Amino acid sequence: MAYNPTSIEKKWQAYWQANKTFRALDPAEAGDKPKKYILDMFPYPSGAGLHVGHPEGYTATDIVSRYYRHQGFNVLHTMGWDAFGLPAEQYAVKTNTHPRVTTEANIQNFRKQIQMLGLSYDWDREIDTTDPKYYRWTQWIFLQLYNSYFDPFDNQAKPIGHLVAELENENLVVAPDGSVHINPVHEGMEAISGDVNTFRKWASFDAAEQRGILDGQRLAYTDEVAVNWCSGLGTVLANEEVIDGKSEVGGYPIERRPMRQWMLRITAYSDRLLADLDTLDWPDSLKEMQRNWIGRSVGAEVDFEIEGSEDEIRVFTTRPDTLFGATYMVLAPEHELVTQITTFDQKVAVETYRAASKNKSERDRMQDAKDKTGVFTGAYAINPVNDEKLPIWIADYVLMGYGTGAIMAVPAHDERDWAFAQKFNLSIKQVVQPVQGHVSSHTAFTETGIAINSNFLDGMPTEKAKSEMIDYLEAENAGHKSINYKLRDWLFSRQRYWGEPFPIVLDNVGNHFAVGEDELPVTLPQIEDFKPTGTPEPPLSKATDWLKYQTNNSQLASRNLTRETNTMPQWAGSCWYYLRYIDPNNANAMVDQTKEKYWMPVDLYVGGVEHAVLHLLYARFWHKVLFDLRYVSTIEPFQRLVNQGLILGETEFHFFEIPGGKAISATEFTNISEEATDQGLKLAGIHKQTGQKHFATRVIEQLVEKKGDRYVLKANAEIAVDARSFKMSKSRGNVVNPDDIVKDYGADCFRLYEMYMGPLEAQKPWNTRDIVGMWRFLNGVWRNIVGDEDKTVTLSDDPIPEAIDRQLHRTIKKVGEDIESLRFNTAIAELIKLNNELGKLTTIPRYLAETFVILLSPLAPHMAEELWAHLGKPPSIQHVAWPKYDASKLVDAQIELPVQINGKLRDKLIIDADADEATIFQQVESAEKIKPWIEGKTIRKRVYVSKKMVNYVVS
RNA sequence: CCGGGCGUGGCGGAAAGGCAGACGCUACGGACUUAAAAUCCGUUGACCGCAAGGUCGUGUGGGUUCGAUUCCCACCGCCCGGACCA
Repeated sequence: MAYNPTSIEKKWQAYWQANKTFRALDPAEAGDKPKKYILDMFPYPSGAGLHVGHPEGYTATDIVSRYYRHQGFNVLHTMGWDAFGLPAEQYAVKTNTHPRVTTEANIQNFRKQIQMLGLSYDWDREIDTTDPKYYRWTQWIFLQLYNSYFDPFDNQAKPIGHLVAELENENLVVAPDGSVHINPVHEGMEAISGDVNTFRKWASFDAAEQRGILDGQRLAYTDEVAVNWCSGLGTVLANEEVIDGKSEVGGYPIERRPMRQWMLRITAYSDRLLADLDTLDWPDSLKEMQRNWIGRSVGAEVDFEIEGSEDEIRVFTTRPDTLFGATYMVLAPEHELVTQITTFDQKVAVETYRAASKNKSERDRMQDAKDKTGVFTGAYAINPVNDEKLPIWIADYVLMGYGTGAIMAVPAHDERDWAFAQKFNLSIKQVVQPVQGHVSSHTAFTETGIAINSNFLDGMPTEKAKSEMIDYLEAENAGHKSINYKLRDWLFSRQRYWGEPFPIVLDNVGNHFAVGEDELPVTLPQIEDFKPTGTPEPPLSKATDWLKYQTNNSQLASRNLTRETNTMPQWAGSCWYYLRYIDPNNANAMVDQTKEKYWMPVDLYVGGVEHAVLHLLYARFWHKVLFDLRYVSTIEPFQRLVNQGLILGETEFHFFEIPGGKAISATEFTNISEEATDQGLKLAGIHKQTGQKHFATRVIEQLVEKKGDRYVLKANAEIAVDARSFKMSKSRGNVVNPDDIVKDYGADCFRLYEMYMGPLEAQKPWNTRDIVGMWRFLNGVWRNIVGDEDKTVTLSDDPIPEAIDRQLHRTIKKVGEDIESLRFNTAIAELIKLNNELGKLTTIPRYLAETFVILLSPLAPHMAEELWAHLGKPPSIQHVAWPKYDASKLVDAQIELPVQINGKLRDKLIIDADADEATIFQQVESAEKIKPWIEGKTIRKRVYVSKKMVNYVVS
């Protein structure tokens, strides 16, 4: 009987489904079973269906999940659909189908494809972010954000009612701009700078003002902000969704414009998001990306008086120690003070420059980064440390969005300031000296060193000078220590149809109110015309009936209220889905607290690196808010995280003409000629080493010429070949469809191949040719345990022969360790080796076969089930205990010991594994092959590394 | 320009300071077959040699060590991310 994956896989997939083999037990049923929560990044179900990249991560977690089930763990392993968002809606617009319809169809298709792979999900826990039963709780979490503020005393979120209490108790006071501060006179609190007398007490505000102040403190708030408006998509986008001044989706241009938007106060969590990274078992590169994104920098804010004006310019600097070296000031063109301070003479120039930079796209600004532009305002600022007059310029190299939108320029110690000063002939004053050597006269010295020309700082190293300067500024009331972040608050509203509606209603003067939790979900209305309006007015404004808010809520009923028409961004649903898997059908809570405590945190989270700063930062933020509000029990959601590497398309051979061709590699091809193929005319080359023929997929036109109706390689054209792999893409035509592979070789073979390609984290090219290796392996396993027409296998109850028994135990150890550390390629290699040994036996001891099948089970589960049944075992193998290895059997009684002379291998001796050093040296020195190397020489040193090797140093 | 990672046969890759190239693919030789495909067995880093054996070899140059693909320094190349962030 030959191995037939198609029928086997169908049979066992049906069995698993019917018997709910992979059902995760709720804590009440689980008893004292330990848990593992193994999570995949759930897919966005696109119309294109699964590509080979999806199953890579899914297979990895599937193997781990199955392994832990064998180890006796209660495993939570689930799948769901992140189905709201821009691409679904764009596709719907393009095909003129309602997104509900296309999304349903895509989910069906994804589910079918994923189930075909036989992954061990608990399908009873499947979730869909567009299901009202799910997004009801997304809205509920939004309400928690809306009804909370960030308490500066405890550095955590609290219900907004607590804020009112703090204000009433005057622990907090309100600044003129409506911002809330710790009361400087509050006992035990450090005084903050600024004029204490400008702070006002809560009681001095009227009701409308109080409302405004509270709204300004919510974790979800509205603000008039300069947003990334994308007219191509008809929506605003988060900074994270804009790449090089274009939309990440679609690549449409972005324009900055002020709009009223919902924001989430993620910046309040900057420090905690940064600090808690240290507690996580994540790749360093990914942590670093998050650190860079949060972009914490420590420095000072300094206030500069403006000559002849009441106003001051506040700047942020990381180098307060260089304040004596400031020679001019720069404001961002959009800075609010520009109009007021510009002198009459400079007015035209300044306005012209402002208009020009406003029209410049972000992209243009970036491209002009090296070439500094700017205009003098005619005004002067006063350096607070030495009363020097500093000319105030405007320039677009200063960004309104970072720091205070204004800088003090220290050209001697900042490269941008240096370039600007050079161009506009501004003075340069050195105030830091390197500890050793001298400063170059044609570049800025940006390192730390020793302060000079800096009055009271002279002679101090940079770090000391910084803190001295901050002390001085604070004493003089001219500045203070300050920490700045690149991270901005999260722009949370979109002018789209296909997203979660906000559980918010508005009155006619723009006040917003939360709907009651009992009114959730606020369902998305079924409207025919869901297309973007092309204006900032969201499509939901066209749902006239839905728009009118009717309620029994007595507080809101009397007003004339309409629903918020913005929707939430794509990321909302994925911020908390890992919590819903724990308790997917709970109609009374987001998640039951007992279940949450049992399953959290996620033990292993696998997904693509593309979510390094978006999803993973947002989800951590929401989780921390939920933690502060006591809804979840862990400070972080994802304890261990692994990024699977991209699978690239098959290697392409590019042919180049040698003269002028840049991407030339050593020419390994001969007999290059032009040939007709099924796809058309192509260049073909014979590989010198392998003799294989390769076809070029890209050919420079100059290499071929037309002769009659044929193309021929030009006479004497010299050719070089560059072999490279590219990202799979439709346009390149190198996308591999998993369905075809599964149809030809089966799911087991497909998953083995993907896992065998190389390390999970590594980027690696697809190579269809290599699949046959795994096919041969699986057939070999089948032949060695079941047999086929050429080989009859007998099972016996004999003990396992010693040599193969030792190998079996080594394999048990290696496969287990490799799966735990996600090194599936070497785990498979180990099983291949053991199978190759099995092939030499015609009588297989039953225990050997059984153990082998269990080891194979996480990696090739369908075949393992079938073999398990063949061995006369009842189904299913999935929860059968993982074998234990016997440590005493890991090492052979006799081992082969390499012998080196001066670090070079000269012989290998068979020794007793437990022989002592002296015996071994004696053996070495009497070995025939070693004698010639040591005779007549002095042995300077003998090294024996236990059971590993011997090295003699002779001369 | 800054940050992170990587560099090993014809290819994918093994080797957590200790036998470089596990395992798989390819290629070559053989078996089976009328033949091909499939399958099975053997060989397969380069060079010298009939062989025994020897020499070289993990991007380049240096260092630490009895011993370096592995650790350190500099350089070259590739990949990923960020980038006028004061």
